[in-house]
Amino acid sequence: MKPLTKTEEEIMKYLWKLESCYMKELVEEFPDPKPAYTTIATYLTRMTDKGLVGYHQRGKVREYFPKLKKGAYFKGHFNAMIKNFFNGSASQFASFFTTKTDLSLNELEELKKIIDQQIDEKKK
Amino acid sequence: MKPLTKTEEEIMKYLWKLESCYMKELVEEFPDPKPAYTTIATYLTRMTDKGLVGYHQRGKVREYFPKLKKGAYFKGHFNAMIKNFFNGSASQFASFFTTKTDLSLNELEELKKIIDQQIDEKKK
DNA sequence: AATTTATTACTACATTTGTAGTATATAAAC
DNA sequence: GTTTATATACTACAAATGTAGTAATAAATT
Repeated sequence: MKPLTKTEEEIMKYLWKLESCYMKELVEEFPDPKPAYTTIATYLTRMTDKGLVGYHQRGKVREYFPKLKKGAYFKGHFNAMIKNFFNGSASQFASFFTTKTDLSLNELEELKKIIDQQIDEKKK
Repeated sequence: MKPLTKTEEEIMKYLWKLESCYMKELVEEFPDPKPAYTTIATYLTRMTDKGLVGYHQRGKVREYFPKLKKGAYFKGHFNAMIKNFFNGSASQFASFFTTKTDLSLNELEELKKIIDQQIDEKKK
């Protein structure tokens, strides 16, 4: 799965957030200076063609929704990065991540909890 | 910092690995079917212009090296993603990461170790 | 009914990316 | 000294991306 471009990613971000929306709501998500209405329209068409976005026809108008799932996108995205830059080792990535991103003590504790849960899951 | 394109990222990957190299070595890193020599040359020129790559002139020839540091790239990259998709919460990302990337039990244990170290670091 | 707002289709164009050929110049190897 | 391998500069061109205008239409508002 090809990585999304900057604007595609931004649109997906809003679609994931809104879950489903009309064009106007989508445009409104953009911070000022907002792109032209037709710019978004162009993207929606292109992204629909690419299968990233779907819509339900509501009379004459469409309600758009993300077809690409957030989870799937990140899974693919990260796996690719891990493969490319951390020799396919997720833990090597994780190590990098924890040392480079300045997690707070709280966040670290929280993360540890999550990992413990995961470990329990695996052991079951 | 703009995200790298696919090929740019691939070139950076090899430069990070080799640390510094002549064009030939770089081309050799590419898996078959390798791109044309001149394709790489074009990229190196463009990436030099963008400040991603530097070189030492060795007589008539150049020894290229990455100017963008791997750590800096990922830090920026992840922070942007975390900001965009996980409401700026690194731990929310981490949670997503651990649940979505199918870490093995060993990897989880390893990761836990890393986090414990990090926690110790912080507490000091 | 006339006007404004929201939507979509279609077209357009500059910039960037992906890919590589040609031409030229050395350095190395024969 | 001539061929060959390596490197660089310059040029080229298709595809993708970023951005938006125009036209047509329908729905909502005045």
